[in-house]
Amino acid sequence: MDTASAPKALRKTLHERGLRMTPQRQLVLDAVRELGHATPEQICQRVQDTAPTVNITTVYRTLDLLERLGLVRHTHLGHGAPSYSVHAHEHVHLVCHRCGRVDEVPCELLSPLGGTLRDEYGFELDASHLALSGTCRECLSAPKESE
Amino acid sequence: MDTASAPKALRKTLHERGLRMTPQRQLVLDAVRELGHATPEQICQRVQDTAPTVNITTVYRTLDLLERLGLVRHTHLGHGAPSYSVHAHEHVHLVCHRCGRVDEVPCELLSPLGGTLRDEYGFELDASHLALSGTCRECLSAPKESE
DNA sequence: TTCACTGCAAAGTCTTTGCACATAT
DNA sequence: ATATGTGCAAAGACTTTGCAGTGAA
Repeated sequence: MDTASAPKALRKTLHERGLRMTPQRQLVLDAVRELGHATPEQICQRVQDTAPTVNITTVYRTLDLLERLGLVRHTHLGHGAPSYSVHAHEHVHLVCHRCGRVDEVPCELLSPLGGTLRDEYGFELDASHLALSGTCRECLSAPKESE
Repeated sequence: MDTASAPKALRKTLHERGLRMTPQRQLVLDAVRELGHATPEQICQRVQDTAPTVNITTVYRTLDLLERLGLVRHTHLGHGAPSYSVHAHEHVHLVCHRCGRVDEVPCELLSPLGGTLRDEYGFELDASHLALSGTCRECLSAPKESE
């Protein structure tokens, strides 16, 4: 149903730019799709479930490539590694800085803000790159556990 | 005019918790205030203008401490190092992913969004921790320079 | 005097680079 | 056949940790 998920789609996109289709590239893209949003390390582990010899270097390089091709995107959710997700699935991340949980909400929530920023500051907001930090429902209702 | 900027304020805050006042701590806090938002490395260089022997390790430790004391905050603006700023100065960062420029806008812009997130998702948005990514006015009007 | 704090060096993450071999076309 | 892509190892950027000596109270 989704052309982008057909195996041949990636091959085509690559060939249009004189690039080569490899198992590693398909596996990395599949892993990103399956994991929703994940760090390079998590993606690498997922890929290694199928192909244990794939190196994390290749994962980094492939993620860069897929991002340049517009197939995936990354966001910096917090301290550590960035999180990659498929580009087609537009969403905004809600990151709880208490428990680390990540939720997703539709981008449309940002439309009013995007309009204001464009009109008043000339800034074109890219909602799909966005992480909003705060406290999630569970942590708000839970007693503050420590420091 | 601002009690927090009086030298004695930091000493008091520290003493209340059994911590000690040191020149390094005052210098780091001053540097964060002066620089607005800056990476640990930039803060370290600023401190070293005055006290060249201060080590970057101390800067990292002091920034952690000041953050725990609620005096500074950090945000992840992009790939590299985080950016620290004084907590009192609440603002939202607009990060241009084309040229890397960082602007600040008042947090109140996020009030409507914050209300929606709270009402519909139970998520308490922390606006002061926030970086919005997009394209700035200059880059929008400039011709796309390369790839 | 005492214990928090600092500087230095070393180790720890996360990511990139260089290079020879493998492989898609 | 050929040049892109990969794996491995080493280096790079950013940050943390261990420890002995320094200095605030």
